[in-house]
Amino acid sequence: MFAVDNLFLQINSTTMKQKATLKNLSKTLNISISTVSRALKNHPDISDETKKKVKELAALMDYEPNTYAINLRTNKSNILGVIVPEISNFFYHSFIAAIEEEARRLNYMLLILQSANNAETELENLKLCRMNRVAGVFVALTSHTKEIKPFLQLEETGTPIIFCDKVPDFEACNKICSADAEATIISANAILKSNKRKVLAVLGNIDLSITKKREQVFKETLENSNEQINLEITHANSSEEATHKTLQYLSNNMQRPEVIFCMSDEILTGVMKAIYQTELKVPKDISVIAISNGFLPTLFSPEITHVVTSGIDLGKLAFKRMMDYQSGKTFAQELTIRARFVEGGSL
Amino acid sequence: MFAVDNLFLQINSTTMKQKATLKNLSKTLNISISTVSRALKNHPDISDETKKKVKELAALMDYEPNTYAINLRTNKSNILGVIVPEISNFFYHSFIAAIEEEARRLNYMLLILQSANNAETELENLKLCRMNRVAGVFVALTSHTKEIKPFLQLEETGTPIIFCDKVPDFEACNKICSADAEATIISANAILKSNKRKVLAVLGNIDLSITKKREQVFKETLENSNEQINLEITHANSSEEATHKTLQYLSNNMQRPEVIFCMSDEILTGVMKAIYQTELKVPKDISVIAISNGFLPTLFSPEITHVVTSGIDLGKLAFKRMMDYQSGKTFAQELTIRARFVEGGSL
DNA sequence: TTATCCACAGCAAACATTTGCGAAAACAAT
DNA sequence: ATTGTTTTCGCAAATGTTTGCTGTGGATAA
Repeated sequence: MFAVDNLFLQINSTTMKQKATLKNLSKTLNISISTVSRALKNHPDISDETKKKVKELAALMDYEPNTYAINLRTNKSNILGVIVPEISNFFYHSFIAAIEEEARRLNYMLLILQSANNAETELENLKLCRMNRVAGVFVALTSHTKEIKPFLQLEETGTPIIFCDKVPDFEACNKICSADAEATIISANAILKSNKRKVLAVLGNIDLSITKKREQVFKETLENSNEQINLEITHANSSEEATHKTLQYLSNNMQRPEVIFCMSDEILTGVMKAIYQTELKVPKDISVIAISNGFLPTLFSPEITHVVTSGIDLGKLAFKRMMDYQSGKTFAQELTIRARFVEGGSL
Repeated sequence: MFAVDNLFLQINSTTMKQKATLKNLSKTLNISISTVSRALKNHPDISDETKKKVKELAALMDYEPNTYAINLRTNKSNILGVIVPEISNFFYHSFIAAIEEEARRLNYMLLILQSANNAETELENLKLCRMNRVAGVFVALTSHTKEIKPFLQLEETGTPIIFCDKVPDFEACNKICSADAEATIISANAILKSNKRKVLAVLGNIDLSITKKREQVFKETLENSNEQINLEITHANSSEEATHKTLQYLSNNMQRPEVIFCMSDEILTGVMKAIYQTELKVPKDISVIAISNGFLPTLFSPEITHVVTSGIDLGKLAFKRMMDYQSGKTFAQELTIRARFVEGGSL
């Protein structure tokens, strides 16, 4: 055992330059590697005296465990994969932010990958996750993904897969979705309650299952009411297209809708541009309601009445499910986050 | 050497269950591990015949190299750290998306960490990067970061650090910034050219260096003109505060500004809400110009005239700098991305 | 024949860590 | 003195890869 100054001297002369590894620590202390390892993690086998010595030197030498060695040895990691169609998106960036926050609290890290809405890239991303032996992966599928076997295959080898937002249709797997149907029903009911009878629904890409689902539920809810509703439906693949399509409906004064339902934030931006261009006033001349992530509708004035399906809530729930999975609850489960009605002034 | 069917038989019986590692490949082929390793990477020492055999089996067994082992052995990784104050932010989410795109092309992966605008968390994030032996880190500092030594220390050990957007003031380090001064000058000049003389500048947190810089340059540019400008300046720490402050200026008809300069997207949203609430018309009653990431101003009608400092461009440039660094150009360098004027209808 | 060279492949160390097992010392109980 | 127990620590194998060095045949040249 060294006196402190001796220890310091020794370190300065021989050790300071070396990388701080267990081996080097053990060498300077004349102690075995395993003892150092155990001391550092407070293993009961090790005496307090030894622990103190080891920890002091470790601090002095800025020892930081080598993640790669640990992961190699233990064959797991604290890295979670996140595969999304794109980061820079109303919904996903808050989804990712939420997961990151939770992850940090529990000492996980995130490998974030965008698929550029491309099934092939998505598969590559999955491969990267596999190669990095991630502890689990969150995935929001692209709209073109047909084949989810590779995902399920990875799950079979013990890596939890949590499908989020855009999830496969039939398979028995873990899914976290926003309450699509609920959000749509709330929107439709709000319209019914407002007594507007000429309704325009602007929906997204017609090939997406989410579009189909919302369209169907929206239609049904209106039809099942006792009201005589005049419903027009149109589809747009982009914000610009939404503007264009909406303009067509607004330009004809005879059939101008009284209220517009926007399926998503992207659609909403397009629709609002169209409304601005026609100089119609919301809600005097025309009403608007949207399903949204919550932020965008607050930018307008009056704020747009909307139904929130929050990316943040989804991220949090997904992470919770992941942790449950990690602690053994591996059975397939489908969870949804509730939709919330937010009164703006636009209806 | 096996005939194909023999090979397949053997694999089915003994190998299929095993993990696909070099060792297992070598065992089933009765070949040394090193030969397998070299064959897989087309080392000239290995005969074509052997290579073929190895590659076929590797494909059959879904061999995927173990990243941890590789990283441990080579003591480096293809993971880049990205530390930002927050992901869910007008600027940073596109910044991150841009880096991710570039990274993917060059086979890097991203470890994304938010500091929650908290210097301590930022330090933890840096530590995580260190522990994971990242190949480099992009960092946008929090507004509270005083101490950048830890960053520079990491750089000394060979890990490139690229400061982005929010960068340290004086140190000799690699910085990628948007052309703040230029963007501000362009804005100021646009105002001068518009012949509006009563100007309100709504700026962000007064403690941020970016705020100080923009304020100073904005003032100077207006003062250095020959015009008689009536400039009011106010500061807001949030979108809500911007609304509040702006309303104060708008409510008094006597001193109501003719044009409002918004320093950022966040400020812009606040200002626009104030304008909506007062029912003033843009640009008839009041003009608006902003410095922005480019997306938000297009949501209004008329679109807001703005000067773009693009997160995407910044991300791309930062990544390029990182690659240059990796290939030897380690000297400190400060790069800026140009600002671009975008005509809306709001001025 | 002998020396030289080449193509091909294996040996073994190294990377940093974890962990089951065993062992030595100290101490207590019989 | 013998046996048993506890405390404390070290040995060595194992994780999957890379890579410098070595070795073996065979071909070519002297």
